[in-house]
Amino acid sequence: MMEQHLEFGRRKVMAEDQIYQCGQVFDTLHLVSVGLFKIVNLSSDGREQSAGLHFKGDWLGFDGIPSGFHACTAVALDSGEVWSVRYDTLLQASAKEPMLMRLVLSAISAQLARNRDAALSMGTLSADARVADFLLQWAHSLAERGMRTDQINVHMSRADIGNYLGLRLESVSRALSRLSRGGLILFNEKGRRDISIPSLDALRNFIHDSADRTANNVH
Amino acid sequence: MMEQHLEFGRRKVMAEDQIYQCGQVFDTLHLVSVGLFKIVNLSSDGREQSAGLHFKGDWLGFDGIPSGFHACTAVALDSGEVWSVRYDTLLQASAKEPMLMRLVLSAISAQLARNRDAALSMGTLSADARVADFLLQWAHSLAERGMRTDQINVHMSRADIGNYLGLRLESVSRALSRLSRGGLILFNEKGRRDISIPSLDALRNFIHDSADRTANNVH
DNA sequence: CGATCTATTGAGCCTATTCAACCGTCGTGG
DNA sequence: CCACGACGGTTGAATAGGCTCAATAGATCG
Repeated sequence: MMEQHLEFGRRKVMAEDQIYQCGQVFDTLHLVSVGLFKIVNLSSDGREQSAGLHFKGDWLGFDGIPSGFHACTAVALDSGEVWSVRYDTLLQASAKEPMLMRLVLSAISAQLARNRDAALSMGTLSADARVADFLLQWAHSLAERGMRTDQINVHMSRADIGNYLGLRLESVSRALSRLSRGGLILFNEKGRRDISIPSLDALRNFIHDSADRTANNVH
Repeated sequence: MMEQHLEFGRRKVMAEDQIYQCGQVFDTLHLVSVGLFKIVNLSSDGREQSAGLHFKGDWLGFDGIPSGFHACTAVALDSGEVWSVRYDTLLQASAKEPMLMRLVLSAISAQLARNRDAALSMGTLSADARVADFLLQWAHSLAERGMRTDQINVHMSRADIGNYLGLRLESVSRALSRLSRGGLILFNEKGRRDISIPSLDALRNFIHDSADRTANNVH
């Protein structure tokens, strides 16, 4: 769809590779072709948190647009590939092809929406529900891309997940254990990073229930 | 700067007025001219959280771009005014005027950055530091717009602030009291929503210190 | 096989929440 | 006019949920 209008530079990456680093000058955007990437945000005083997870079809690099310098670091969580375009080139192409501009705006706005929902999760849910929601979103991302959702592999360590959710790694571990004990998820043989979700609806209900258990705003 | 290329519809609003509502079809964007607005995000299971605060110069409505329906509700926290443009019109104008497109992309990306930073705050800071950071960001927003930062008026209730920060209203109240006792902020006569910040640097240091007090990732 | 890294689990602590009482302001109606 | 209720804010006491520290186990790799 976009390939017809744009030249992409292709770049293969290995796990742990950085696509761009915080502080670098920004001039190019990257479209994830294969693999999984995390965006880590770090504040002036040294705190850091992964601010987003990106799959095939997602763009990387928007954080550099406002200032011209990247505000985050993009890290591959797995081997993969990205297609890169210069921002200027993309803008010129979008001026000629309205649909392209719509696509880009839609992509950024979708990231905004995901961040909002992640913040909602962090602000309103218990640790267990947050982890459950994380898995649900993951499954949703896979489903959108036509991949299987009954057997998902989280390529991240407990520490990474915790960092993303605003929890400590031990809390993530405990939450997963509790979810497992409750039958909402299943650990697969050989590797506790492979998780099955017997019923997405059950998981959704769990989040819902634990949400309005705490949300006693009624009085 | 944009007025020369676009026709804006002007709309005056009162406190509590909604600019658009969650679920409505999206077709127009709004530029804040005067006033303060909050964006409230609500999930399918009824949780809700304010997902952003918007001042003069900020855009409202991006949440409707991906799906064509608004995912949030925009509420005025004060009387104010917004300038509205149809999204289609804006896109057509941007195709002719490259600088306009850059401005819009920059505006969206800036919102992404603010959300990321808010999430970082929620994920890594204690209640006191979160409230301090909130005030600091507020002051920063005022400064960007050339307004005074030594005397800020938070138009929001403790409940609203708490909702934005992922805290209960009592926790916000306590945090403000503690900051006040520590001399980092001052409540002004007549109204505990008027707050002075004697030193922005002191506030920044407080956040920094309380951050690496908890961030004992070292071992 | 040891070294290292990741995950799990327990015990105790600490912090934000919950529940509740109380105060001050504002607006309304007897 | 003042009494009353509604509302927003503050503060206290007790609770609970997540964090810290620590020990243990499994996995991976040289």
